Amino acid sequence: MRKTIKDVAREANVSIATVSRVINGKDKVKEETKIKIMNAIEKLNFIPDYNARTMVQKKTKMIGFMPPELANGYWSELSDVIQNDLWKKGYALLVTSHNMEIEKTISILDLFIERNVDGIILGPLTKNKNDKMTNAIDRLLHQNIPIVTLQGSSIRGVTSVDVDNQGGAMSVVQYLLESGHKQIAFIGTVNSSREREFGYRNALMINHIPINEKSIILTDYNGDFTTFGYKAAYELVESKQKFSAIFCGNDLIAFGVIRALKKIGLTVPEDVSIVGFDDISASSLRSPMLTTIRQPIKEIGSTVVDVLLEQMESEKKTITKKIVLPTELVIRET
Amino acid sequence: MRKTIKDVAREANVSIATVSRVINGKDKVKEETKIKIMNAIEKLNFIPDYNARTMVQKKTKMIGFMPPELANGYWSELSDVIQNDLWKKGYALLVTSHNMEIEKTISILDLFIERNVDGIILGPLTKNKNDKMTNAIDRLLHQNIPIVTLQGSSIRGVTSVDVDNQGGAMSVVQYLLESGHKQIAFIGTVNSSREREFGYRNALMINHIPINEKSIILTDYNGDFTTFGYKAAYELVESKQKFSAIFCGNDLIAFGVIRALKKIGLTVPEDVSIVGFDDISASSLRSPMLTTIRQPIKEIGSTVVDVLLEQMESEKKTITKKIVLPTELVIRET
DNA sequence: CTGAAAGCGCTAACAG
DNA sequence: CTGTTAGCGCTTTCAG
Repeated sequence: MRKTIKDVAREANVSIATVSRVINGKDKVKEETKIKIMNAIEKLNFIPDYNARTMVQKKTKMIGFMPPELANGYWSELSDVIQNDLWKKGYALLVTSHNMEIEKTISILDLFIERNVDGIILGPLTKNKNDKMTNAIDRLLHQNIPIVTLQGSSIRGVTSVDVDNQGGAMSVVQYLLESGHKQIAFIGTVNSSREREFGYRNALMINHIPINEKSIILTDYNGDFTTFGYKAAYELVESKQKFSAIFCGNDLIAFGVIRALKKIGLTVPEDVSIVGFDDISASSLRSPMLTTIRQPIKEIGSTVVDVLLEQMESEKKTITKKIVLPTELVIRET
Repeated sequence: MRKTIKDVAREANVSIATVSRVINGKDKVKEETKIKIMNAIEKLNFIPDYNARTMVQKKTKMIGFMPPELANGYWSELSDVIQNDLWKKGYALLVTSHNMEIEKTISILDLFIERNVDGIILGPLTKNKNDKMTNAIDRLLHQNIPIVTLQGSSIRGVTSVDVDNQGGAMSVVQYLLESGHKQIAFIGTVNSSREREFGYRNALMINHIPINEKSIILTDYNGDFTTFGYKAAYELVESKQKFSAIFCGNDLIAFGVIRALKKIGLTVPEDVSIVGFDDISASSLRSPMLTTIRQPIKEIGSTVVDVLLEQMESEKKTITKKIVLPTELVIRET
């Protein structure tokens, strides 16, 4: 069915080696035979088999990418950036999200090895690593494929790229304090936004403001953040805690909080100020436009790609780096 | 570096054929030798090279997916569904978005051939196909790889899956009419939402309502829909057209329209009703929650996958189908 | 049940 | 400049 280099060689009356030469444009080939071959290629609609080439060259020009999910502003935007940057460098992307399923995560990791990817970009892993997972990671490390992790899915000895969650959180609190807020609540998650919680605590501490543990609501759930935010806001209000501002661990939580507040009869930002984290596109698309911490997604993506390629080039001594990108407070309506 | 079947064979004192047998679990192997081999595999952290297998088996178990972009609710959600469904069936996904660039589109199409994917899922292509593009498509068709297209990126002879854009649009207009609206404007795009415009026109026609061409604003632009919506709403108001409802070609446009209206001093839905199309997640995340037409993304994804696999199985006679999925009017606040 | 050997499509020396 | 040939890692007859 598929045409091979052999078919082309026969058609053009040359050897397969010569065909290979013109395909790759490396060695010199007489102009005349070159044209003959090009014509044959055209005629047969021939396109070389990359996998076959791979067998001898040991480079698949494929990168494996495992985000936790795709159907979410942050990860899809990041995927787009990564995919584009990688494409420009001549790499194709094998994308599979693990959806927080441990079995799937393991299979994906093995998939990347099976498929011989040249490099791997890993999103955060599920927290509860069991033995099988540890083994899978070991297996991966053994192959010694360059890896870069995102968002603190820290695997020992692997380079990571992340934003300054703690610093960003501190700047939020600092800003709220300077805006005159005395009681600032925090609604976040134990998993991804833990460092944001730390930043919240640190900022209060630095400003000598006592931390009211009752105005901190956390979840270890990882699914529907908006619903969590909604419930948490209710909880906060019903527990009679005083607060004039709520710092939310991410934008989706903030949306839920805003909706709950509205239902309760509190207006944003008149009665309560809300600040999120991430600046996903929905935050500025609708009103009130959310005040939030912007993650420099483009930069994160490019950095990941750069670091990975760099690591792939240097081949051996991969120094384990931890790269932290700055965030930016985007003050909008809430 | 990488361990091969040979290493395992040596370690276990058997031939590579036998190793291959236990890897694939097809032929019978004596329990004893099987265990020997399994141990060797474990010890060496061996994982078979899928590409090598591919060479002989002619099946890569890889599917190529080319959405126009990833950083957008609709496509990222769809990607997630497709990726998951395919994963369950044992396929990996090669994802590359073309970002409406014609050169990139061509390269991606060729990439899919080079990489020997078993099947292809295509999102809408750019409208302005030049000769090179036509050639690329021809080349693709020649390889006779099963293909399914999404959202009317119709290539002659290729099965497509789409939602009932026209029907959905008609139901919107019908609903607005029944709600008492007399003047309904339309703001949409020439590309993807053309059929929605047709639906809009048809519905008015059926109800014997004259169409005011001045209250139809279209763009052939494909980038920032929200900004387009914003500008279009201004244009509409400034042109002094009368309208009490605006049907927008997609949700992003609707967001822009709502923002503009707010700026102008018109309230939604009191002064003007707004209806979108797509029901991307941002539509229900923020208030006012948009009234819109829901695209059954999960179903679209599953259908595409099913149809593609079915086509891959039946191998030869691929009957060209056009599958149209129903939409659903979701009445919310606007 | 197991081994030897051919070959998948292509690249990369090595000779001419 | 061009042809011959030896693999790449694996599966699959074909013999034992």
